[in-house]
Amino acid sequence: MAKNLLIVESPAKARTIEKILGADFEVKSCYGHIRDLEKDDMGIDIQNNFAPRYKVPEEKSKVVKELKSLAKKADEVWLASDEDREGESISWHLAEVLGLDVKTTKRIVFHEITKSAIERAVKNPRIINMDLVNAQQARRVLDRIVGFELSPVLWRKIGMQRSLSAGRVQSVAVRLIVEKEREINQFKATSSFRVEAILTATDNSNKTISFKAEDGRKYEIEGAEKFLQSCIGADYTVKDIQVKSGKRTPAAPFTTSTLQQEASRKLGYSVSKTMLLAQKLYESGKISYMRTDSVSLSETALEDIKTEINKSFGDAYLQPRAYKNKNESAQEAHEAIRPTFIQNSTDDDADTRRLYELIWKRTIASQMSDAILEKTIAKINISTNNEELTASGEVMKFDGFLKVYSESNDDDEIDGTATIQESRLPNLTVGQKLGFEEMSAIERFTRPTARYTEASLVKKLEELGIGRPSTYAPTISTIVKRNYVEKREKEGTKRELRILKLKDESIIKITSSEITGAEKNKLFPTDLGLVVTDFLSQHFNEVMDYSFTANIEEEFDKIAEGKQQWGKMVGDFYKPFHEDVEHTLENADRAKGERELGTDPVSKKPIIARMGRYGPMVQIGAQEDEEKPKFAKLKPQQSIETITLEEALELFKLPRNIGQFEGDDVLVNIGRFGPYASHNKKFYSLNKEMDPYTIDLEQIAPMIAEKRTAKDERTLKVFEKEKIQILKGPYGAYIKQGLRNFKLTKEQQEKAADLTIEEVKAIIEHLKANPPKKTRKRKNSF
DNA sequence: CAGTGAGCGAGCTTCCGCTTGACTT
Repeated sequence: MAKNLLIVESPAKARTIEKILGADFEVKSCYGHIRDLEKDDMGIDIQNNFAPRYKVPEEKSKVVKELKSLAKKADEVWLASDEDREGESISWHLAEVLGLDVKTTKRIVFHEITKSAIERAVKNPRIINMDLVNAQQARRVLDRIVGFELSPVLWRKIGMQRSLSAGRVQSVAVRLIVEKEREINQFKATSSFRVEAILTATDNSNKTISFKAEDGRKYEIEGAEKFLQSCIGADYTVKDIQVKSGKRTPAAPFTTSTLQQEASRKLGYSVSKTMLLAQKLYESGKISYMRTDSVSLSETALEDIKTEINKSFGDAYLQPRAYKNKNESAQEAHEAIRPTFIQNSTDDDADTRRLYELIWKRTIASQMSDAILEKTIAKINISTNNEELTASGEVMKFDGFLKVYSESNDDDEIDGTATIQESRLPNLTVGQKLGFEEMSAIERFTRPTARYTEASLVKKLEELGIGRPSTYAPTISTIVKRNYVEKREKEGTKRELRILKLKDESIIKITSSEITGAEKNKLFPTDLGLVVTDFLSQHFNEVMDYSFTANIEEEFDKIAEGKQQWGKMVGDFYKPFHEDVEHTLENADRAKGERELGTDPVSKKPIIARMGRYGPMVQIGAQEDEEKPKFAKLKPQQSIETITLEEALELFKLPRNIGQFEGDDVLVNIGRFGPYASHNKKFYSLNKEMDPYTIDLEQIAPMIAEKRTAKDERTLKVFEKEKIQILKGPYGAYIKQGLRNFKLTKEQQEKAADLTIEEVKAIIEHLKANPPKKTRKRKNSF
């Protein structure tokens, strides 16, 4: 039996550390936090200086029980949770629950899982830092108060759906997406003309090479035409050549946030997919810990990388660098994300391997030399006016780190390549006369700011200091699950653009077109997200402020330094906040996001768009009118904010009677589950490509006939009076009563079609009395 | 499966941060 029990947070870490420490230590993991606030009454005694009431949650009881019995047997218990606010708190909870003396229990910390770091840690134990623990308690209690007081306000004042929620992190994340959308909606594109010429030069081997030159100015169409005119018949001569050298520097090793961004840009992975694959790599020992905000690498890792670079690329490519975190909110309890052994490659599935290779390349590149570039800028004289053109080329002199890796921009398309765009100019000399092919003035439009992707939202949140590496992916899941935000695509629209072209001494005008505003995998706010955000911003200004988290983090820091009482800090926040909550509950109207669109040309009544009980809708006339108002649901991609009067009128064209099939009317409408046709008291969902507003009988009749037979085949037996059916589904025959389904046993399935109503009723009664085990609700994981 | 658009007020929902397994349809 080992004399010492050492507890860490992660089981993968526990395995590694146990090997390092040997037989004197048994190393166990507590799997993160072991206690949390009770749910009843917020788990906080507000009158008593916000005293928290903690309990061990059900799912943690097993691990706590095991740790308790091991702790009892051990001579000494060592607490080795992460060195940050949450980690310190985990150690304190462990001490409390395991009955250890907080004042004497050995607390050790290390930032990297290496032999030297861990042995050093064991030689230098300290005790639990209660100031840091109190900072965590303040954080936890404040988050609980904000979440559990705001959410019920939404239930009362918005309603709509159950499980509306608000919180310090999620509500601000939604607000970012809402404001981005509004900025884009309000954006008006302007256009200007840019001139570019295609010129030619003859190189050493007497080959003619064409290249591009620009004048760098923006013109209105008249100005552009005038300029092109002034160039008719001109000679072009090289006036000046400048050669500048430049360099590129590699990016820092990955943190959680930068890994998510690069995997999104280069590999097209969602944030949750990246984390799932990274977890796999971590658990199999291939990479260091994947939830980190640190960019630093351990000494042993640096040595490893150095050797690898020397071996694979040579000494000229090596440039050891130490990276510093720019992010103030970083707590740096871990290393950057890096391969555990740089020599290793992986044999995982393709997706996992690509992520590993990305991490490998980024890590290696971070310790490699700068890339040296040479930029050539040629000024070109135009003989017929006083203007000049500029041609530039960029050539790589030494590739350095670019040999393995180059970081992508948010504007880059997904490709996964790691090169820079070289653009070569032919060899030019001052005074050289150049050939002329053509000159164009092309209309270019300004573009609105880009919508957030999952990864660029994470980047923004990190910049604002909101959320932590372990919560970025779950936060996105939450705001999508709450139906505040959706990840989707948007079709672009076609737009015309004008081109003036000077060729063969004359100017021609061409009209071309481009697709603009097309989006893929971007985050859009839903109408619910808009209404909730407006409501919260209006009534809870402070919490919704982008700097709220940063402000309270300063207070938490004061608590951690022992300069502030945590109960007082929470109290200072709570008093005005709770007054706002009370005031809002008492005075605020139900938020509907109402917007007037105009007047109905037929009834002359106003048309409004608003949030209804069942989602966004348009309405003709008011509730108080004698005649009942008319209602119609918005289409999935329409929004209260942007729907036009025309589009709204279009929505009232349903339901449509499109004629008779086999003697019965066919009605087309949009229902709870999308567009459908009804015929002879039966309902048929329309196929995706069928538009309920334009589809005619000829297109729909064959579908009805086909789906009708499919439905018949699926139905084994119908008890009309009892409203019970026996149906055949993908998992075999089952009973359907109203909205509820009842599973049959194998023997029952075999004679499903012959079951009598008595037998069926007995089965239902039996299943109601003995419901099958329900699958556990999945938590907010990936 | 395919209605509804308001108000009764039963009984329900909810936060952020740490961590990984164990579910069957």
